[in-house]
Amino acid sequence: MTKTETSKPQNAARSKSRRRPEERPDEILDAALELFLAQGFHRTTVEQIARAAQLSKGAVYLYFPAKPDLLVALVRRGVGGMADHAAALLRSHQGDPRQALRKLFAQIGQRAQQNPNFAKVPRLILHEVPTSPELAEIYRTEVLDKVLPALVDLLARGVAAGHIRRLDPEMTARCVVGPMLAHLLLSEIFGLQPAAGLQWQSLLETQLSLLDAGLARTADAAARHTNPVNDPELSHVPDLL
Amino acid sequence: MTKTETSKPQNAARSKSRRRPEERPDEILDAALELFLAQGFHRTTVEQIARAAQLSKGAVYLYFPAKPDLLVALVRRGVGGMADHAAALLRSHQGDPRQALRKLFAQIGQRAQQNPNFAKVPRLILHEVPTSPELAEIYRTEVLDKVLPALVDLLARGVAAGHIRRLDPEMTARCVVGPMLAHLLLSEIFGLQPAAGLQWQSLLETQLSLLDAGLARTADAAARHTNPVNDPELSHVPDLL
DNA sequence: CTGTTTACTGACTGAACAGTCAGTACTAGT
DNA sequence: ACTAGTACTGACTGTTCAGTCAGTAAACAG
Repeated sequence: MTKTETSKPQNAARSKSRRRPEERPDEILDAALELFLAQGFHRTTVEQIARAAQLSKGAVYLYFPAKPDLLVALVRRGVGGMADHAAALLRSHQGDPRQALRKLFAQIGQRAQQNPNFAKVPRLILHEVPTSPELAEIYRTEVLDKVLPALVDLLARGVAAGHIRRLDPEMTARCVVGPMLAHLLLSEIFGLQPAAGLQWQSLLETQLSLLDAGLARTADAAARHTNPVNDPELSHVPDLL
Repeated sequence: MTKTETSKPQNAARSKSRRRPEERPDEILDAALELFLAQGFHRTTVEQIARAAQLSKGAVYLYFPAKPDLLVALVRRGVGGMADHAAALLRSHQGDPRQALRKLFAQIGQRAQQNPNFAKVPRLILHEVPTSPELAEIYRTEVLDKVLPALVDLLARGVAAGHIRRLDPEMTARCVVGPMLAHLLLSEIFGLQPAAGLQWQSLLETQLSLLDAGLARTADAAARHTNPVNDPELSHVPDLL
C-alpha cells in the first residue's frame, strides 16, 4: 500500500530542487492570483495553491508565514508601480488639471483594452479588503495615500490658477474616481453590464466629457446654489440604502 | 450539578413563549444587524446572534434555514422601500433630469444627517456581497434593477427632450452614482475621511454642481473630442490597479 | 388532571482548513 | 563514499462553526 519505493529519483519536472528556489515565491503568487481570481480568497485553500504551484502545502509555508500574506504580497507586487506612475503624472502636471486627467484616463483605457484581467484585480481587492484589515492598510498606504493626495493637489492647484471652477478639491477627487469604481462594482460584483459589454472606453469618454464641462469656469455655472441640498420634504423614506 | 429543578416556571422575561412568537424573526434580525455591523458577517457566529436575541442557537434555525438567509432578510427588510421610492421619483419626473437628481440628492443628504448608520449598511453589503452570490443577486434584483434603469431612463428622456447634453445615459448613470460609492468605500472601508469628517453634504453639493454644469448644453461643450482617449504613449506601466 | 401542541434548548456531529513537524530526497562538498 | 545541508513532503493536530435533533417545559384543550 505504501509507496515507499526505496530511493528512486523522480523524472517528473526534473527534481524540484533543480529549479531555482528563488523563483518559488513568484510561482506561488502566480498560482495564488489565478485561484483567488477564480474563486476568491476564502474559497481557495492553501492546499490548492500548493498543488497549482506544483508544491506541497508545507512548502508554501516555507515562503509565506500565513495565508493572508499571500494576498498582501500580491498587492505589493502588482500595485506599486502603477500607483507611483499615476501619482507622478498628477504631481508633475502644470496647467489645466483636465489635461492631466485626460492623459491618465487614456492610459487607463489602454490598459483596460490590453489586459482582460485589468478589472479583475481591483475586484479581488474589493472582495477581500473587508475581511482583512491588513490588506486594507497595505492598499491604503501603497496606493490610495499616493494617488488621492496627488489628485487633490492637482485639483487644488487648478482652482488656484483659475483653470477650473472653485469646488472642494477633496470632494471633486471623489467625483473623479467614483464613476470608475461604480463601473467596476456594478459589472464585476453585481454582473450588471451595460447592454453591450464592459466598455471602459465608453465610460471614460463620458466621464471625461462630463468633467470637462463640469469643471469649466463658464458663466452658466451660476445655475448652482439654487438648492442647497436641504429641502425638508419627503423624509418618510425607509432606512438603509 | 444538573439544573433539573423539576417543573418550575421561569420568572425571567415572563417565559419565552408568552412573548408573541411572530416578533421573533424581527428580534433575531435586529440582533444580527447590530452584530454584523460591529464585526462583519463572517466573524459573527449564529450562537452570538442567538444570545443577543435572548434565544438559543437552535431557535434561530427555527426561523431562518441558514445563516446567509439572515443577511438576505436584512437587506430585504431594509432596502425595499428606499429603492422603490427613489425609482418612483426618477420615473415620474418630467422636465430637466437635473431637478430630479437635485431632489434625490437632497433626500439622501437628509438621511445621512439624521441617521448615523446610514452609511454603515451599504458598507455591510459591500463587505458581504463578494462572498455571498445570493446576497448579490438579492441586492441586484431588489435595488439595482429598480433604480439603475429608472436613472438611465430619466437621463435618456433628458437627452431626447434636449434638457441635457448628448451623453450615453448608461455611462452617465454610473457617473451619477459613482462619487457616492467612492465616498463610501474610501471612508468606511479604507478609513480615508477628508480632513473634517464624513461630510456627505459637502460631497453631494460638489457632485451636484459638477453634474449641473457637466450636463448642461452650453456652447463650450465643444471642448470634448479633442482627445479620443487613446493616445499610444507610456504603455509600460505595470499591471493591476 | 391528562394528552397535545407550540416554542424553544443546548449538547453533539461532521466537515473544513490553517498551520506544524518528523521525515524524505536530492545536491554538493570533501 | 560519506556527510552536511537544503528544499520539500504530506499525514496529523487543533480549532472553529454551521447545522441537527432528542428532549424539556410552558400553554392550552377537553
